[in-house]
Amino acid sequence: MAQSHSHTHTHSGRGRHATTTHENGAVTQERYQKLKRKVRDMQNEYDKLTKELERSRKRIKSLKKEKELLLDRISQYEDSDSSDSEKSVELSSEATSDSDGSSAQHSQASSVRPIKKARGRLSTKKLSPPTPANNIVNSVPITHPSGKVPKKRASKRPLNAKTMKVQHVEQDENGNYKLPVQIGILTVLNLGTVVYDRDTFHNERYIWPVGYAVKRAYNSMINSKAQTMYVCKIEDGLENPKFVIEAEDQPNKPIIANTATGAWTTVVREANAIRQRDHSNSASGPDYFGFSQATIRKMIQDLPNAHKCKNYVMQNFEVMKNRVAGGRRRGAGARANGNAKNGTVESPASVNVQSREENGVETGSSVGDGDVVMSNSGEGEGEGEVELESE
DNA sequence: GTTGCCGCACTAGGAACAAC
DNA sequence: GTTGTTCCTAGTGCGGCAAC
Repeated sequence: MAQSHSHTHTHSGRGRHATTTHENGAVTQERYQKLKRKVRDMQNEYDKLTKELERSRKRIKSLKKEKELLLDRISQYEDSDSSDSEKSVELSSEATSDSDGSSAQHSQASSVRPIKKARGRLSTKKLSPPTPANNIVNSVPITHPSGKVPKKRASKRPLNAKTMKVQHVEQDENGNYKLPVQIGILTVLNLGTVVYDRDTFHNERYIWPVGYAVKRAYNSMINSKAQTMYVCKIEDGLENPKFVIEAEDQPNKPIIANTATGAWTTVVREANAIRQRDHSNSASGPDYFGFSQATIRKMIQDLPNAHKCKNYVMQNFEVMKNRVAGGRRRGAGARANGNAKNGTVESPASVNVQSREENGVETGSSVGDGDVVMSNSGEGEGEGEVELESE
């Protein structure tokens, strides 16, 4: 049946075939022209939209600047309300003289503190917006020796100005936190003991309790393709705290430094060196040690004698509802490999799991043994090294 | 129920600042 | 100039919500 049909078709259709081909050719040609036109139109539209986007971006930028300037002015006037008349004159004169809308206002007031050597931000990077909180020192515009206007970095935020949200951590009947506990990418193994009678064991921002210990994953210093677990500890160095980092794959080579940053910079430098990466080796010690984590700060602040640390500024914390926070699901190493931005690095699955657990869905039990975090992918004990899926 | 958008929380990396 | 600290930005995923 099919055979006869096809036969008939070929046979009878021969004469027509040429015309059909011809017509088909014309149709194809026509369609091709149509598509070509369409592509051209789309290209034009794309160009138009791109330009529009660019314009909008510029507009947003200028509006942002304008907003910052206005906020700045507002805070200056607010300040002037509470200051003496002399300052008011200073401020108003500044306000009137500041006509270029640049960042010239981000400078230090001689009346508040002596003007230090200008260290203007000269990069092309966006200047940090002045916030009402940091505007206390902004009043007299100064010009950078190079002729450029120095971009003044926002002064430190008041430590207790903001209530920080923290995740709920289970406590026992005595009010002690149940450890180990997963906080972010860190596992808190021990909170240690507050040393309140020595000033070097705390500052206004952080308390460094002796015995404090956390565990986290980071790039190995000896295996360029692996991550390993690092235990960060604080030990009593008598005069000052000693920050100790022990890599699980180098248990006999602890890194000891007088600061958290110093210790972590060593790790980052070595981890980068073995990967032959020459980008910055800077590391934020407090971040890596977990001191910038609000939950950990709260836990330390809740330790006995923490309130006796005279330089430490007590901070306000608020326990979050059981919201499963988002956040980066990638381990430190993924980012540190520099590929996170282009998405070529798969996060270690374990880190994802850890984060899910950490995020309030189930904190207490799942992290009960402290190893659970990095031991996903079915390797209960051997979580020391986490192979990256791609490098 | 699915999809898409938006806001939030969080992180690593790096820039800027401060102290020496 | 170096080292350490703090802050900012970009990137990411999830929950909430509305629209379909």
